Amino acid sequence: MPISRAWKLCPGAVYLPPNYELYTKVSNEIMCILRKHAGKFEQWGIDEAFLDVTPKVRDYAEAEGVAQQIKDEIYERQKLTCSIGIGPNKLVAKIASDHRKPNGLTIVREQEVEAFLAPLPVRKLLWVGRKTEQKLATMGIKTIGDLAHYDPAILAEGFGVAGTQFYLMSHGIDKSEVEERSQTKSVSRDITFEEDTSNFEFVLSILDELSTEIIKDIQAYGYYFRTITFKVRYENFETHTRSKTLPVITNSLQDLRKTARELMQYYLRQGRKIRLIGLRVSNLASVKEQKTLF
DNA sequence: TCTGGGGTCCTAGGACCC
DNA sequence: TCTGGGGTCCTAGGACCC
Repeated sequence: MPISRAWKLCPGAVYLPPNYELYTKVSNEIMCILRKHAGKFEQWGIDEAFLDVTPKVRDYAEAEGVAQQIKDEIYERQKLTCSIGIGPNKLVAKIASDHRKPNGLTIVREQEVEAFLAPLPVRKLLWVGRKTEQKLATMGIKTIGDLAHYDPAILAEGFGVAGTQFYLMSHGIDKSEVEERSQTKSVSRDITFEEDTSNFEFVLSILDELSTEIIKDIQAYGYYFRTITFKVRYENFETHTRSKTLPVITNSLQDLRKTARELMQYYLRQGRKIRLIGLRVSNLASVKEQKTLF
């Protein structure tokens, strides 16, 4: 629920600001616990992860034991509960983990997969978001079972490579590996103004702040960047981006500010009210790589 | 109900090179 | 002046994840 709506419904509630530093710290501590129990480990956002426990257990019963151990350890150390799903692949495990919340533990064995998936809405599948759900609905496909009985050729026609993927997923097939996320690909900051604004002096000062924050992160990680992307969202939610790739890598605040201002310049003429601006740097290189790139 | 902020990946078109 | 085919990089937009 957007905070604006909550405020209208319940003005007397206590509203606390988020504390991402704390969340990140706790997240890191929990990820360390998880990592110990995995063969291969893949963090998925701030509060989820995939663990390949194949090398550690002989069967599903032993996997359940590991899951229980993990839950106990997280509760002991952080006083937090979590939900775990166990399955033959990432797709099934993820859907299983969402199945019972909070504090759930769901096991889906190979032979149970299709029956488990069939009645669920397609939206539960990984990579099926709002848009895809709508498009599938126009084709009469609502549940994963519907999808499993559909002609894969027509799915491939309508959705390209993803269509084939959807069909395979509907049968519980997912060959993707649990893999360590290698390097960060981009660093960004977005800000939505409290009120839509066309005061460009103000927007410019915020842009400079975003630049400063990004550079702080970039330098802390020891990264360099080449590409800078500016994003604007107008009051009607129309969103545009403009990017520029520099000829050489950099980590300097001046470079970022200057380029960000140039990119924003393009949107200033139009005199429209702005709801959000964002800034992103990508095409990252770390300190070690940097020497070879020069 | 008008919708926050940090990310990743994919696609399509165009520039440029050989 | 018009024209091939293969490849890479850049840009803009969109869908998806948490």
